[in-house]
Amino acid sequence: MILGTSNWPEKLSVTRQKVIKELVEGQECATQLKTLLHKTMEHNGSFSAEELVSKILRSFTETLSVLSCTESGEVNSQNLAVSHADSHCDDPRSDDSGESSRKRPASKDRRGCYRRRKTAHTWTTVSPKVENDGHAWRKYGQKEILNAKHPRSYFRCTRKYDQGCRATKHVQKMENDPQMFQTTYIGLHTCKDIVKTPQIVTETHGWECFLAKSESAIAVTPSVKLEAKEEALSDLTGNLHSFWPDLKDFPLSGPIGSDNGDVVSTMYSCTDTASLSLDIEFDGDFSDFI
DNA sequence: CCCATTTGACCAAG
DNA sequence: CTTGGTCAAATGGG
Repeated sequence: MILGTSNWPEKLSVTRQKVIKELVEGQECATQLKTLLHKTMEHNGSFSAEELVSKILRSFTETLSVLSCTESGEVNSQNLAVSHADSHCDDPRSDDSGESSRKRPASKDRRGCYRRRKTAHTWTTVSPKVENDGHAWRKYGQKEILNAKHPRSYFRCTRKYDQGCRATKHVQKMENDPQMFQTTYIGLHTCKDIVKTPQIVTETHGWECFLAKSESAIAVTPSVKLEAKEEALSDLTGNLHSFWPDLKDFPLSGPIGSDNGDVVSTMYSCTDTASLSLDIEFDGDFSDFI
């Protein structure tokens, strides 16, 4: 799995780090177990085992969240700096001195133009179809992955440029079960633009939103105070803190038997690395101030 | 004409 | 070096 567990805030005590590490490991194992159970379940139709694992997973998730919150929550920094780098490189070298490279125009030199995101908040779902989570996604790439039979597709939020939403996801068909797709979400939606799909809020849908929001509650980290060149996040952050405590009431082990045949259950593995501070890139930008 | 996808090159990180 | 992630020109569909 792609559950990055590095880069915890250094303020976490060693003990806490160890606890979290163990929890994350257990969470990963439970997630995999649930995936296994899900497959056998399709044949014999018993749900209790999977529900049990769902509860285990929820326990892991909530415990991790509590641990993370009690540490970083005390600081309560409101400024989630959004440092999306869609301010494209201002083309500092405007040397249009002919001699374009064969492949691309010379003016489109992308060196230093984009910055790979460090470990952001990610969570993974495994679902029978590419689910509609209410956000508009736009594909921006596809890549063959080593030791994977199927390519991986990369999506970003459609609101990346008009609202600076940095949420991305990638989707990959699972090789042992082509009906299933593993979707990894990276980052939060900061856009307010939810595609209005007046469908019934399925548990799957709701839980996903929940994870997205609750993780942003954890995401608040002690402010590495660099000047955010973009405006900070709006009211979103504040509201979510009040959203978080309700998690325990959420019915995760949802609707598994509710519908005919086509099970809509979705596995979630929330890997909250609580390392949003790493999202704030400042290397290179300081060159302007030295 | 506009917008989304495709696709190969480019880039960062290990 | 290899590999996964991103960019953007080309392409295609409305």
